Amino acid sequence: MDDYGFRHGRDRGESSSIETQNQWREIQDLLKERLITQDDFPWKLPIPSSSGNVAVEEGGGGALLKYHAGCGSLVVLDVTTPTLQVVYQDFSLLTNFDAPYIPSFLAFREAPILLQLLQKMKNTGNPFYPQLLLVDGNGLLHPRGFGLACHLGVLANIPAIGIGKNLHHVDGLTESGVRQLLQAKDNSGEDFITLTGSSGCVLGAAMRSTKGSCKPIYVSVGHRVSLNTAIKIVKMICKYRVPEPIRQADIRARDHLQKNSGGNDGTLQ
DNA sequence: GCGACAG
DNA sequence: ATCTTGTCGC
Repeated sequence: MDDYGFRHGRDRGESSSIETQNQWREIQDLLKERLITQDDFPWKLPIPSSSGNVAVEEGGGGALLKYHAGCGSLVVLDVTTPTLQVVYQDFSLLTNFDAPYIPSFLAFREAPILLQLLQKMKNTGNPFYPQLLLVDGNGLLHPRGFGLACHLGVLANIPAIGIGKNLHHVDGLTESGVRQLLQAKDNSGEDFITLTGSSGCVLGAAMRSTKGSCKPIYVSVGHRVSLNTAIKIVKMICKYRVPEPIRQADIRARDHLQKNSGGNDGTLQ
């Protein structure tokens, strides 16, 4: 269990001090030095144009999330199967010790529990240990360019893609701006637009993952996967608006939480 | 000062 | 993110 050299800033009612946030910022900057934003993985992408064969070698994809201040979930899908079969799932019910959610510091609430779920697979030599993470949260699309997807990717050393279901207003990006750009590209064949901040940095892409959906999802680089590759992969695993690994992790976390609502220390007095 | 702020 | 009933549509 890896410490980050800080204590969760929750002693009393005071949730997070300026001190804590400064420490968190330092950690993000430090970990960012290990970030890789280009393709760097051993497996091969399918080539949709030349062959109808859609497979990632030995395929495994993962998704992670936390839900309702109570349940972290890790679900692995086999992307070599057309139906994207779930081949592994695990959950972790949280006690009351978790850090609060503070915008741009999501990783400090969610990463520890998710890394623990991954570590458990690794320790037991599980054959379904994921080759790629789809993370419920942004990667580079983040005020300091180091969101949850980067955080998890670097610390677990697994290629990672960040998925946001809502826009994090960063570097001048606005939803109305995104809408306009998407509409402008509406008939040009592509279903995504690249998001460039006011600073000129490419932060990610807004993408209509389903034909009918007008509300986009936000794809950004997590670790060891370029934005172009990330977009291709996400397109392959969207049965609905939310990419299937994340959707399954969400659904199954709800289910697990509901079935375990009575067995713990939820003592009502 | 005000609003905005992934999950 | 969560709390919530119905409702409209494929």
